[in-house]
Amino acid sequence: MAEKKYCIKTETLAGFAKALGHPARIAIMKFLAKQDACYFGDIHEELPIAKATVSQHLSALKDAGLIQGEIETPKVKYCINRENWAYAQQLFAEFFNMELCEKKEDCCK
Amino acid sequence: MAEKKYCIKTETLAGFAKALGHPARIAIMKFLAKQDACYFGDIHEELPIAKATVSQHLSALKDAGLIQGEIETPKVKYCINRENWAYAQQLFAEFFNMELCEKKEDCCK
DNA sequence: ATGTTTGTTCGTATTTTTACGATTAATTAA
DNA sequence: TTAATTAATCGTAAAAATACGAACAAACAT
Repeated sequence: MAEKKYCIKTETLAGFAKALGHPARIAIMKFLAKQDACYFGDIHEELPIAKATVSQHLSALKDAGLIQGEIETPKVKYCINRENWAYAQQLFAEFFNMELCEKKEDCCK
Repeated sequence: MAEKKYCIKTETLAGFAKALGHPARIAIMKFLAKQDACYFGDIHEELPIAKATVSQHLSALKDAGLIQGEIETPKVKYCINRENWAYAQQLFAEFFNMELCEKKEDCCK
């Protein structure tokens, strides 16, 4: 399934954007960015949502490649996947730095 | 409704990310960025989806503040909302440029 | 063996998203 | 007035996202 109707870069960027398209997931990324140790419990404490829901959001971020987890019994440690983070950073930078059409004001109001 | 559980910047960034979280909407933004004239019909031609669906995606981008439309009878002209575009650009830049925890390698594998 | 801690998965409900064809509205052309 | 063009909206269906409590699994401690 998932016949690609759009170019791969577009699909990839949209995938990253989608993964970041929920405040809980943005909050998780911000939290992970500033932590050395980043256990599930700490993340859960930061967020106003149930454990199961935190787990789901972590899965979404993991599926998107933005984070990775490691079991450190009895805890689970999460952190940013720096390689994919850098790639996402680059895709967003390219996207937002593409030059807009010559006219320097909005072409419509 | 919509009691805010997260800080406003986080909510705003997530909102922009969500709006960009579909390949059709990324494609629309890319298309608008390089066009002077950007009519609904042209956008529709670019995309492999039905008119009604294009309209929905345009509404989503408009609701997020990323684009704006103007009627130019009998057509409708769309373009990027440069002010909000710049703001989104800034929020994403801040987000991706936040420094990660000291360790230069991933803290887990 | 039992219990404790930690976090995932299951089951489920609700809401939102995505998509389409058909209808409608607004304007211009004949 | 009627027809044509353009695009939004309506109605609907199917899929995905969001959220929660309960049950479960894995490892360690008692």
